[in-house]
Amino acid sequence: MSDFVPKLTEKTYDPQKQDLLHFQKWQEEKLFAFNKSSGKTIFTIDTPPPYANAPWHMGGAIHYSQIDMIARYKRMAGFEILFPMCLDRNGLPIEVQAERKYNVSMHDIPREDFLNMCKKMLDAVGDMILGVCRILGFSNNSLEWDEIYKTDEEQYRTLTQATFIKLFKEGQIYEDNRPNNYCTRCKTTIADNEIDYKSGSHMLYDIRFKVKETGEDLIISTSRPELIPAIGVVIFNPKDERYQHLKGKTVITPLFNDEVPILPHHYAKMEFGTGIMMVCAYGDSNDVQIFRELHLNPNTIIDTNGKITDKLPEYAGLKVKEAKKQIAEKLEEEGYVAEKADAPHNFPICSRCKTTVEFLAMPEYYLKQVEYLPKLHEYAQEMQFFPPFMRQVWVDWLNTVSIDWPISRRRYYGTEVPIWYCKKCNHPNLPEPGKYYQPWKDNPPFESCQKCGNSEGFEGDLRTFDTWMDSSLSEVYTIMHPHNKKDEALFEELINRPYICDVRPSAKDIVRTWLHYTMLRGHQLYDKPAFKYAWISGFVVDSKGEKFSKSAGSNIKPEAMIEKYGGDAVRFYGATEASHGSDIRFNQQRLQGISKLINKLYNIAKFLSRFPIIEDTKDISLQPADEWILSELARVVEEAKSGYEIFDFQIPAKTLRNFTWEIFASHYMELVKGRAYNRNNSYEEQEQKAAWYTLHKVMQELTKAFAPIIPFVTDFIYRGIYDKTVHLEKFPEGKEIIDKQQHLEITSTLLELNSAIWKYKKSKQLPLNTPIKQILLPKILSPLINDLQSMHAIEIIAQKSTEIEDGELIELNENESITVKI
RNA sequence: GGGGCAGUGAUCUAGCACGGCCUAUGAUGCCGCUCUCACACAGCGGAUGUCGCAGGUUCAAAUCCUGCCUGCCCCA
Repeated sequence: MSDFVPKLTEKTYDPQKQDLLHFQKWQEEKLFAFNKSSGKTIFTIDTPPPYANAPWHMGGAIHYSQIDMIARYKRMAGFEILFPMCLDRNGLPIEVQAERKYNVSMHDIPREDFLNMCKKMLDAVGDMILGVCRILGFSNNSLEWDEIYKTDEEQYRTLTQATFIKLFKEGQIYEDNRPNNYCTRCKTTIADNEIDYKSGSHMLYDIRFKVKETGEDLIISTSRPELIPAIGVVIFNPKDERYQHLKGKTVITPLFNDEVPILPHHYAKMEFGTGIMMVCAYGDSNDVQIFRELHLNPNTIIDTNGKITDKLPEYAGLKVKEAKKQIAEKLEEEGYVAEKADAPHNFPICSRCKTTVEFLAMPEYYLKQVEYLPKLHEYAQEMQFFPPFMRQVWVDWLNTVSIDWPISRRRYYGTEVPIWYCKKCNHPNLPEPGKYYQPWKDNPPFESCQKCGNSEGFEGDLRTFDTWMDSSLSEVYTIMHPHNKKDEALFEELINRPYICDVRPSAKDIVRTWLHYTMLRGHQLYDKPAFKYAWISGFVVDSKGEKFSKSAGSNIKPEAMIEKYGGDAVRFYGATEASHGSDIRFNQQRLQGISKLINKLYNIAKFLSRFPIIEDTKDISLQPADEWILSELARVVEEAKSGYEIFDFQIPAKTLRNFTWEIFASHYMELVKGRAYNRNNSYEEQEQKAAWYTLHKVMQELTKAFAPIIPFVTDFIYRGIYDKTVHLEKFPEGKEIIDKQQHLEITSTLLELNSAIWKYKKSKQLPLNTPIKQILLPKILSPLINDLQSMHAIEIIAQKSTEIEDGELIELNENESITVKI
């Protein structure tokens, strides 16, 4: 037993070679498959379906690897984990992407053809995303293409439609003809959160109006002269002394000679132009608001193609831009323009295609949300947020919600609105829930109208839903496992818990959409909060702190980083780099530095893998050094656990790294090498075995504690030494490592002593194995005397400093020093 | 314009909710030396910050208060 041949033989840990082998093993063994009969408590993770319009940048890779840490920790904490992988494949950005890729406009080609183009693109992108999931070692129940769920698959869309039909019948959904943000290029209504702002400039015209009652001229500044025929009211600020006499009077518009009321309204800014403003249907979102507030009838003159309607025969069919030009010219010719000038302006633009947004009234379906706000506020207080300050993000949003949610979109790649309208009475006929309906191409599933009984035929609704109508059901779909054939009994069991899913992981920017809408729908459908926990992360941004964007070219491919540094390194980097909730500035140099930890851990394992594994603790005699390191381990494991419990992975990452490198490797391992090898037989066998036992004990528990963060190298070590996977082990408990924590008080002195001796020898330019003739040690370290002696090659330990002739005094810290003689 | 979060050596980060033990934690990078029987993807040592700015409270402030500046996110 003197050879001590290590079980681990690779010189270094090579992620390129090992990671994929491991991943294949996990897949073959179906290590992470969901097993509803395990008897364990089920923990459900509502995986955010990655949006499959573009491959991941570093942000996606890091974000999802942290979600995987939640799953891995909870699995080791004793839960049965329902953790699907999925892809979000609905909505506008996908269409925009497909239009770009295939250089088509979706309105110009057959709908079916366009959908196929989208699917083709989605499959390619989805494959790339799944590829990254695999090389990052995600522990989803499956990462097989046919077993992950996609939000555009039949069962998913069936669910979306079924909930719509249910809510429609309950009166939660209504149709209304309200002005909405409308993108004339995408040809759809868009929600407020889909608008961006672009700064630019526009021409500001000072236009002469006439007051009907007094005949006086009134100058109004506007950038939209073409909207003069759509003016609903002219306003001035209530505090504006100049115009008090005009209150309730009427203004006559130039060219069109319409009569429009003049009213005071706080929105008019006194310092803008002349202080008089025209409010049109619709120039901007404020116009919308004022029309709504004053209950004015909008005279909309722009249609959904961004062209002037028949209401202005002279200009009908012209694009807005052209009409503006002609009207402005005519105003000038007839002397109505007092002045014109360029002025800076922020244009609302479609966040997807960057076209300027118009405000048009269109009939759309709305889902009630305003009346549920008080309940949602309650949920906001009950739900646990990690980190806690993220609660406020949602509460703030709840406080700004003032209208119901427009849910229908005039788009193609989405879940269809399942309605057929009777050709005779136009009544919306809804089918039975439970099937997937495509009214734009399917025959209606009924013969005659549900209302008038006529059978003259039906018009299918051509619209689709807002993507969030689908996404806000992911928590329900998650528990409809398996996704290709829902397990009714399992679903019943899970839906009857106090919340639909345990945890919703999400990035901070979609709290107001995804989290909000999901909570709303969870309440409407099942009368309960969708989640017990909301876990919200920051972003991964570039080195300048700006968002990664595909167009800016700042994006670094995760595949390249993983190939270079390994999946574990990327995961550990994500865990350790930022405190929970704040952004990570991606820095390759730091990733590189962190990757060294992986190899360090492997090397430690390789070293101790040469010693036999001691199963029976009866015939070993734990030495003070052993009890000390086990106590440190117990402390560190508990600290790591406290971080895992609040899903803050920076805490375990840092704690475990520090312990591994700075305490276990540098001090304990050096301390027991002599005893573990026992080359001179200066130790009892029981003492030697205690060292072996302790080395392996630390390695085992440390590997387990690290496993959720760095699954590849830990499993390589654990299988290599202990012949089984680490990932199905129970997360360590401090109490089980050592029942009473002992000798913790020696840690700082021990570290200082070792450091002082190394430094001293170094300063004398002596090798570290140079014998120390005599030394006087701090009293507190006396239990470690034997191990210290072999560690530092000490010949004689003195009892008093006076015993040492010509000794040198070395300071350990402010209060203590030692005497040494070489 | 409103709200949220933040601003600590070159980089990242701990500490800050209960002010003093902080003449500030740890890491990465950098510089120098060293192959000491797991590891040069290592070891040892070293340099670098007064905690965004300006005030205030206090015997005492990175930590409390006020104002300002900067960045990010969300909203208008």
